[in-house]
Amino acid sequence: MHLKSKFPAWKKKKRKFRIDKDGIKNKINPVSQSSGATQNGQVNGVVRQNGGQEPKFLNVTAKKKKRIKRRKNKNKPSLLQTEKELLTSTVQMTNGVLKKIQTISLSEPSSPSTSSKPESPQKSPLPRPKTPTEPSPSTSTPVTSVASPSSTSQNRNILRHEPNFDKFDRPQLPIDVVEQQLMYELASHETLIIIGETGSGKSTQVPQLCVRAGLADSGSIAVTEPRRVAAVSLASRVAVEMGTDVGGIVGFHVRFENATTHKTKIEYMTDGIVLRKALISPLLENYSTVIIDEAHERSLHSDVLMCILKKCQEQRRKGKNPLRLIVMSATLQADKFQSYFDNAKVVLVSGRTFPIEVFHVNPKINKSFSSSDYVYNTVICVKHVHLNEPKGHDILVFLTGSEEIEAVAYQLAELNGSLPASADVIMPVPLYAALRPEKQKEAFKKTPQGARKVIISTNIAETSVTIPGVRVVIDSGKVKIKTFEASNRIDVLKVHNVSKAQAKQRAGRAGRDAPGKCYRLYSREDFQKFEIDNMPEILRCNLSATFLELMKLGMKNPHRLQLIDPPKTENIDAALLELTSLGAIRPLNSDKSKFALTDMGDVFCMYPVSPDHARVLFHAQKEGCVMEAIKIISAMQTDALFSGGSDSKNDAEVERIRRKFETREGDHITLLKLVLTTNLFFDELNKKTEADARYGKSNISLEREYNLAIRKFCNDNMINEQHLKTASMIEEQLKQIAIEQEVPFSTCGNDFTKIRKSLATGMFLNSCEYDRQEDRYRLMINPAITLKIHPSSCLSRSKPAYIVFSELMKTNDLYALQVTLIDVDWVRPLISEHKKMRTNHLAESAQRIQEITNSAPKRKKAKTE
DNA sequence: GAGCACTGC
Repeated sequence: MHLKSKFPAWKKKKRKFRIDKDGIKNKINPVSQSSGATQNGQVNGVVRQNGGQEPKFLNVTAKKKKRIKRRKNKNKPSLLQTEKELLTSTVQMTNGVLKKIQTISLSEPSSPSTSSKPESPQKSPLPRPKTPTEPSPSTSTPVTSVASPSSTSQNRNILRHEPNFDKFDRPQLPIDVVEQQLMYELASHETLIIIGETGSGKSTQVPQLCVRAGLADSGSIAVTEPRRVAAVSLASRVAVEMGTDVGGIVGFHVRFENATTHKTKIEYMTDGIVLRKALISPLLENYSTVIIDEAHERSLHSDVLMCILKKCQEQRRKGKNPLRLIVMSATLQADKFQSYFDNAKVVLVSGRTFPIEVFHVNPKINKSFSSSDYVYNTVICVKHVHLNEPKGHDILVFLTGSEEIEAVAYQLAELNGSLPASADVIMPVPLYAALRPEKQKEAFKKTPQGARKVIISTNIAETSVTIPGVRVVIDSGKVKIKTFEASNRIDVLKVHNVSKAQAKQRAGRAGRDAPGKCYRLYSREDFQKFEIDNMPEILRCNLSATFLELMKLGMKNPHRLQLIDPPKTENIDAALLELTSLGAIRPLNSDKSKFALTDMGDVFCMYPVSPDHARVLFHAQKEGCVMEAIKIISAMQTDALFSGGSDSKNDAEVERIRRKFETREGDHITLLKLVLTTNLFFDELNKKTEADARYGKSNISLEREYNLAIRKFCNDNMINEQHLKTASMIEEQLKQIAIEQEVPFSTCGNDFTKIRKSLATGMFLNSCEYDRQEDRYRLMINPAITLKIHPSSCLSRSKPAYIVFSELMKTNDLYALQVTLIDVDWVRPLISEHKKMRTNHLAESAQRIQEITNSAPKRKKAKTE
């Protein structure tokens, strides 16, 4: 079997959000549509009115135009009418309170590259690590040199993740103040909770303190991060501080990239990786200390990890190698963590951000603002800020989704026509995950002279990326959140109010470089009504995959799991029913409230996919279409492979390209066709590149041509390059696991029935029957639920009698995403079996709820399995 | 006729 990656390591692209200091272009962002306005606003110096102008729709597709127009009409009165009102009512608007964030008595916090501060006086009894005096080899030259395809990726990774500053000269950090106390506490407590705001230096310094406290002598220090970028960048930062290379004493391990060696003492990892490691070695004996960073984010993985580690600590206490646990969090909900970890010691570290002035907009007082339309309010507020704040202060706006963002971007670009001649040009820059990477990069480019950048973003800019130069934040107070309706197995995507912590986080984005301002498009009274913290992910997601992993770790009764926020009983039961129906677990005969993993469930655990997807892979083995199933399942793990390059194409073209891969059988087979076409393309390209290399073409031009060819292919076929790459790497990962599981690589050729049968068997809970009268589909396991095929599906028009889908999403309607045509006979027996199981299950859950209610006062005593 | 954000051996 040929298993070479379609994306060899030497062809890996640079990380998405690396800010390239040399890549400054003074060209105005084409998306902003403001180049015309620049001329009119600056060169002519004439203030244009909207009235006589035809609205400009550059780079906006016809559909978007319609939507934007609709939105525009809704947003009356017009901007021009309200402008004066807004300006005269500024005092009313700024009825917020100046919020002083503690400033540490330090010189201006500077980025390491510009810092000239001498090293802080040594207070620690232990020596500080040496300061490297040599600039790192990669700093002056970004990675442009090309290794041969056969060279290992390890070296390149190290180079790639070297930070771009000349030499290490760490500025003083707030955490230095409590260094001695921390050293003492580390030595005397098994579990430690460190509360520190952004900029305290805890993520980089605490692991080093652990090493200096001798904790690394009995095993490595694991640091878990919720995001891959964080793990990678923290590792390279700490490596520099310790005067070593990434992969030496300091390393990182994220999915697809492991930069650790036997020498590694500090390992930055994503929390998911640590969970996976725990599945293989439940006591995590390689680690003396586990540090959970960003615990306040309450990601599913970190919550589960805390639960596992607590158990692990108990077990290892008995042996000679106790496990030390450090939980690091930003919010002041310390007591919650403290009581969870049996009254663990809490150390507070002050943060270091610049002061941020917070203003609340009150539509009741200020009539310029709409009481409900936050999109309209955003435009009004940007205009106000633009006319009143000093030039050069960029604005970051938080909205909920791409449609709103594009609408505001359009309106802001149009606003340029009505600005006074003296004003700078507003340069709107949309930013959301579904945007193509090239477009995303616009947000990080330097703002041109005579313009003000307004980045209009989803919550991607809240934690995942940091944009330099932002001095003003405008917070709509809204966020789109996906919750899981366990009773019906539906994902619900809805706009919610942000939490107080989230509002604070958003405001903080204005104070990264200098003192900032935050305008909140909601009143103080509304703010007081917001939740304190974000809802933990574990309370709003499908628990089946998590439970399967925990069962692998030996958990038998999920109802007795000691999680920091236990999920609702019905959510737990729904996950147990799902796993039972999929054949992954079975109730124990001795005690029906306990479950055990089946052999099939044990296999499911090995694959990093959801249990139903794992079941598809499992059945593909019986059907003889393992290769195809792996390709489809891998493609299904990324969102929207078809999402690239649509901006420059018109609707007809988009439609034509989509049709090219469409099949009668549905979206999964469409995905397969796409992947197969891609494979062919890469085979050809690799052959050509190898041939070119033999004829002595330089590596640099080889790489350039290679990347150009990929880009063209993706653009021509409307494929998202990044997602394609991810899918390809997941494919390799799944193949590797299949090899380890000794699964024979069967293929079904053009017999797509086999693959459809596997999909139906794996995801039978998602099968539907068409109801001609209602013109909707009925979910076969629960016919009361009716739904539509999402318009993005190639079956949305043909409406076959029976289908199976990947995901059910409730937005404005209930939509089935990724749909395949099936034969009802494939799923009918499975469904009747499931119904029987559900009846029994319901009876049992009712009984269990009764038991819990009866024993409510004693419940605290209940121990974990 | 429509699209929050992350993430996993």
